[in-house]
Amino acid sequence: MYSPSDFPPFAVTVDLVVLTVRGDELCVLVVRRGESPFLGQWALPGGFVQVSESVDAAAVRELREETGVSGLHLEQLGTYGEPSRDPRMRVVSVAYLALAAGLPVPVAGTDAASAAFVPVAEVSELAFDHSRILEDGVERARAKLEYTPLGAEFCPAEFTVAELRRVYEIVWGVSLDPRNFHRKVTGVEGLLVPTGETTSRDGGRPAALFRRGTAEMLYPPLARP
Amino acid sequence: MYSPSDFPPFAVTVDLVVLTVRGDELCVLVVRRGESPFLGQWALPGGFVQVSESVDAAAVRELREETGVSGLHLEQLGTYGEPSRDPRMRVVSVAYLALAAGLPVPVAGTDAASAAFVPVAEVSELAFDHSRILEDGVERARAKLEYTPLGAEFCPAEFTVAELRRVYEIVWGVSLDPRNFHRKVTGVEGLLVPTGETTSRDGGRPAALFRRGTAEMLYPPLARP
DNA sequence: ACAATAGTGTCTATCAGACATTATCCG
DNA sequence: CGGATAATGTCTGATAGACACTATTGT
Repeated sequence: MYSPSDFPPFAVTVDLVVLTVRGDELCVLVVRRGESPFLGQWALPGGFVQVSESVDAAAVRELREETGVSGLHLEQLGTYGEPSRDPRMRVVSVAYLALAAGLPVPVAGTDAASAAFVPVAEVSELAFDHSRILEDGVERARAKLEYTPLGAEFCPAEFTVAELRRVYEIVWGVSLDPRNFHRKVTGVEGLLVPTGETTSRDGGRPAALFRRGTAEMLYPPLARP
Repeated sequence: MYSPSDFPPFAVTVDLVVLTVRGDELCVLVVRRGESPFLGQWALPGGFVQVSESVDAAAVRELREETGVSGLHLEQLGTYGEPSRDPRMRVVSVAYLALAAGLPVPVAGTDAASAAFVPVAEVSELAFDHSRILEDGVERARAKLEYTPLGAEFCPAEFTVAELRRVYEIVWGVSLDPRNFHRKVTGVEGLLVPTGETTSRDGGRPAALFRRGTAEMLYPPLARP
């Protein structure tokens, strides 16, 4: 144990599933690969973990490098370690899920020829096993909306109940009753903090603005129909 | 990218949180370390991933080597990658959760001086960051009992409703109403398959025996009180 | 005034928890 | 028979979904 010859050499990378709601669609950040393998193909952003940093820290760093944003919600999604997932060498990748609102148009980084937010529904084949990772990320996001306040991560700092409802409808792909949604979401302790302000940016009667509360979990959860 | 000098050398290991219900307690499989570091201290079973096998396959292999059992439920728990987690070198560990019923008394493997099932409540400090991994594993198991049929994994192939209820009570650390539990659990589609047999091993009126059904998810979930 | 959206209220079927009763074994 | 546990039934307060109504803006 622990002598260099005793363990096989691995590379460890992080891959990011950065989701956002743009227009009426759930979108994911993808980059066009500037190097082999899969040159020119779309892939999830990511990169190698450095020796001195933790895997979690590598995810934070890569997210900042790819989006220029920090402070987003970031959680581990899973680890993908099939020997054949990278044709060149043995790479184990730890995938992370990030939820974002109103990100600036992504800038191409050093490793990627270009970057873009693409609707999840229109994403075709990604490089490596990234299609699988994306599937897992989307399913995780859908599940987490039920029992965590993560839906608010897709909203600007101040948002209306209707905007939050749109997020749920888009991510879940269903339509929700505005009245029942309003009742449930305002009934959960610690989810929404009223700012006292209103906005009429959506037309009609002005809607109250809220900020995210401090709740980490939703009791009761918002059931997916 | 992809030349050996470009990426730092990592070792990748798997660690196993093997839970079982013995007597009236939730127990975890731990091994006493036969090598440095943490020589002589309790740790979770695990080992290095081989070059030719997937990370998931390594977990299955280690589980078989440590318990002599295969076919158990096994799921990825998370990946632990702090640079300081192993004092000797950079090790990234992928943790797995396994749930078992009626395992034979564990046999010491090649890497471990001894192995034992220890009540989770009595586990003190484990080697590396294994205490943290164990915490995460127990919490995952508790959460999964709510919406998956995993409770049955702690039971023998044929079991009574009362035995399943004991599992929930022990893992959750609460007491449940036998009547309501019976009503709920028999009402979930695909959870229990009656064998037609009965047993009186618990005394009193004989109880119907059930086998696990094919359901992957519980609708509705069994709420933790 | 009218269109559009926000917010509140009501009704009802269903469900979860509390608890009583009957059933079937063993000694 | 009495003790013990299984299985089913009843009651009640809470909840989720369906839907009606009122409120407040812009044009």
